Amino acid sequence: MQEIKTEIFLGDSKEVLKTLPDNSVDLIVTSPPYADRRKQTYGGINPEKYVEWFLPIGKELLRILKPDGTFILNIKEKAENGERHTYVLELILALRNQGWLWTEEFIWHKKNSYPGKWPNRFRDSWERLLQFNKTRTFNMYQDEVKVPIGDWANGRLKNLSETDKIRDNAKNGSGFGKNISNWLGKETVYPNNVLHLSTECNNKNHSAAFPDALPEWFIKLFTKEHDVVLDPFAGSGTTLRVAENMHRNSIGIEILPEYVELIKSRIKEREFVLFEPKVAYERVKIG
Amino acid sequence: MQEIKTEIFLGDSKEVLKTLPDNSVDLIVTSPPYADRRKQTYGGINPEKYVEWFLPIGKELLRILKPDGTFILNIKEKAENGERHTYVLELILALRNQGWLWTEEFIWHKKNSYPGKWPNRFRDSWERLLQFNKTRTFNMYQDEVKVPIGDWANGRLKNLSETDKIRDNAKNGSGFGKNISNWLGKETVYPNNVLHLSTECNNKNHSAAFPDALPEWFIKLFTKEHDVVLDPFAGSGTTLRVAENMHRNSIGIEILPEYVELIKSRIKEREFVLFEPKVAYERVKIG
DNA sequence: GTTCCGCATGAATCGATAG
DNA sequence: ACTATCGATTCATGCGGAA
Repeated sequence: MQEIKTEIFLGDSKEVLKTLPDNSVDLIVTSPPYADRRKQTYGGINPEKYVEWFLPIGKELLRILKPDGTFILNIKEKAENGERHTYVLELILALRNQGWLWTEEFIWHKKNSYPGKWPNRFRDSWERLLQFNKTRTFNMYQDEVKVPIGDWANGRLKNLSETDKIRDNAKNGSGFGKNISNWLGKETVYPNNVLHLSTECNNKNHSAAFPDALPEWFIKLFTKEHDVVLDPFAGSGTTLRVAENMHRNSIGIEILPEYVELIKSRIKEREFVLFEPKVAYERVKIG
Repeated sequence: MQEIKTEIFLGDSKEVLKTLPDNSVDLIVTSPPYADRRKQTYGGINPEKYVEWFLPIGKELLRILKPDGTFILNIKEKAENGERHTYVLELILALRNQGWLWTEEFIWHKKNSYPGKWPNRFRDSWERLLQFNKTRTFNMYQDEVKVPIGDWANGRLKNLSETDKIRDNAKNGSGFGKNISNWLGKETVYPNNVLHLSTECNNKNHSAAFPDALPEWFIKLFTKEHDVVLDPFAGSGTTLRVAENMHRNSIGIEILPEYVELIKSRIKEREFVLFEPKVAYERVKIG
């Protein structure tokens, strides 16, 4: 089995990215620090300056990504003074202007969202998962993320309706039943663009940027084994760890030394484990 | 009991709205024609011209809405040639520029989204429910939309039709008179900003833009009895019918004569029913 | 009255084909 | 080349008739 490499760089993404070669990454999955004018430390980017702050990074990512690669950006605008900020909308427009294609917007529905109560709004239970691409012909391995078919299929799908079978022949609609074999014994279907996942706190010290299942889903969907996954805001290293488990090479960049040390120690631990008997990689179904 | 009035105007919203008085409406809930959709009926609006087309209407809506009222806009951008269009993002920015506050974005998760398969994307299963306000001190009756705690409670709207059997048949529509005994003794919680519900598939003539539960939820949340609800793109009249059932006054505008006739005939039918013994209006909590 | 089951039909999107 | 139209693909639901 070929070796899998996990790299972690300490430093500012804007600078470190410049050292990476053109067209070398298959997938970028990241959750950058959200804008918040109050925090002046990590994560404290002024909302008004957010687009300006991100664009140099976007430019480097565009250079580094392979033409058939994908960039997934997890982000959600804060509410401030009773309004939703518009910097995410502006960021989308600006990235398009930079040459990115805004291919899709997935919704991450957080089942257990942050608690709280306000007179003018309910709890925010979703985040944007923006998909950007360099070209229109990117890799997408849809079969890798198929999900079990809904209960409605039990018994009902066994005998397809006659009208569905002739829907195409009679030209009275859209050709359901053109390829009946697709439906016989069907147990899985393709998912849609809404992801239901719970947030998880797998680290007592650091709140995870996102649950394992999130990068896992996109890594399955947009890469194959031995491809290269990049997270320019690695944080506690969720994306890198998941990528490694899935036999993808990965590169992380993180500005905080303590996170980098955490990730490095885990990589070492991992290399030690490599001498032990291999555990077969097991594909996990995500709801 | 005070009389409830339901009005429907035939004509172009941009013009008809001018005849309505300032600060007279408590809630606007509408689903305007999407760009390039419903070409057969509405002719379709060019995506490039969408913002330009909508802004004059937005201006009138801003004038007509009460200072403590709310405007809910149901919309979703289309995908074309491998990319999501940006006109909805631009519309949000333009409406803010016009004086609207972009207070919140709810997600409508459509469980039964349109089928189809493409090499570059999955099925689109969500739409935007954009909330705009005139001021930061709008009315919001959060207790009215509390849901019982449980597996389907988390921000999830129970499909009204599930309880059709228990529904009071004398009332045509939105699930009032529904048996809520199974809610007794259950603890209730506030919902969040993700709404789960299916589109209603009609086997019959007229399809509704959105299911009854959608306007119902917002009417409960943002109005009280005898308030005024406006739908400037009334279509088959879902919003008006639901508003009427909930004892709210309502105003609709629709450009297609056949829809206006349909709505008018239903209003007449309704007035006839008024002579029959009144059934007490029963507030129903919808999950 | 229930429950079961057949069936029509969607705010879709892309690629091929035709003008 | 560029635009309009058409064909192919696909899933979940409520309705209504049957058991």
